[in-house]
Amino acid sequence: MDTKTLCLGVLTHGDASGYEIKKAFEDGPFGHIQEIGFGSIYPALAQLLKDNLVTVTQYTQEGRPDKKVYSLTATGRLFLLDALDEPTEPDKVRSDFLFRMMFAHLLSPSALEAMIDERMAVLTEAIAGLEQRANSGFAPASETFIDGYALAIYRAMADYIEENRYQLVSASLLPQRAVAE
Amino acid sequence: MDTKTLCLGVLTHGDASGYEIKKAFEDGPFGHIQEIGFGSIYPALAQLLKDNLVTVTQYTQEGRPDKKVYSLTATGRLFLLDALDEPTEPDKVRSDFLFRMMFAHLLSPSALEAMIDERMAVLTEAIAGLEQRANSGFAPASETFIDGYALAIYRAMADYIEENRYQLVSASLLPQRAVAE
DNA sequence: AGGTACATGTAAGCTGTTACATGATTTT
DNA sequence: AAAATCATGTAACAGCTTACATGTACCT
Repeated sequence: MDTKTLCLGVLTHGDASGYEIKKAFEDGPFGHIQEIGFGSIYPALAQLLKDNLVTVTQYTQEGRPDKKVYSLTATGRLFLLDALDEPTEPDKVRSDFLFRMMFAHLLSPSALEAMIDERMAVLTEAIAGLEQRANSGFAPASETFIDGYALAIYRAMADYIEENRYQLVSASLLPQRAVAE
Repeated sequence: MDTKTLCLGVLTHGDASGYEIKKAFEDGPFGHIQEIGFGSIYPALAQLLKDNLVTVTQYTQEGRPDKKVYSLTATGRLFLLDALDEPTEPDKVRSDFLFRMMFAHLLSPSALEAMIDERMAVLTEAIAGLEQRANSGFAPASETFIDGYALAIYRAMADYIEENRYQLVSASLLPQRAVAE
């Protein structure tokens, strides 16, 4: 999924500015799909406009820069539908955390513990946020589904780490073996 | 983690060629960390060699191109240790599948079912592979930990999808609402 | 007084992906 | 006979990230 398609997707949920699209990829259920920055969004939106897949309305604001609100066109909606019809690419993950865990035996126990604690804190916070959102108000089925999916994964991660961290920590207690090999 | 550090990491597990490093990111526990291709590995290895972080030994083979086997240098090992000491970046995910689920209401029920079935098949296969590996032979603690982590996540995904897919399918049965809005 | 939120955009640089180039051996 | 495995590398291209550029308003 390139940035253009991602923007089109957010716009099916209602008109939005570039700034608001960015927020959608931080807070809401789009946040679990992938990250994007302004440096990708603004050029993508300009391209979509040129291709007539979106239209724009500019709002003048007091004490703030103008706001450009984009709307899907009929062509844009069809373009998205076509993109959705293409074969689904496998999920891609990039885990700096797992990479570090791969080298538990090269790390000091305290450094390792700190990394794991930090990860647990992040997970616990994410879980709390999702639980709160689940219990507050109604959302479309797709959003509920995706939040629930993310919650299930975060819980599985946290539970697994909590139950198995001792394995890594005991491996880290014997760093001389790794060096000797 | 850039490709250079990733390669250095694999080399702590033993000397390897570019081809073998690629395999490590396909099959073994490195496969859960991230993907890399030859187009990234070979230039990275050349750079590491220039920086004296690895050394190379060339083996002539019959009926095959020469094999270049790389080894970590002491400097290379220190470089990796320093990289491991830097702040851990948050995991990055890119899920084409979740993006599609976000638009369940724009999809036909049959297309949606097909996507979910395909995803379940991938997950089931991955789970079977990991279960088999878990029951065969001994591996270092870090590898067992990471395979177990991946297994826990895949199971959580599969269970969640199986239990909640009806939510999405019923949303997809009413596509006229989405169009009307 | 400083940080965060609002708001858009450009340009350079870095990274990574894809395609190309080559070729023997083994498995299906 | 075709496909996969082994094996390395380059070049072009596409994409994304980071830094730069600008400025108000609100909250602490």
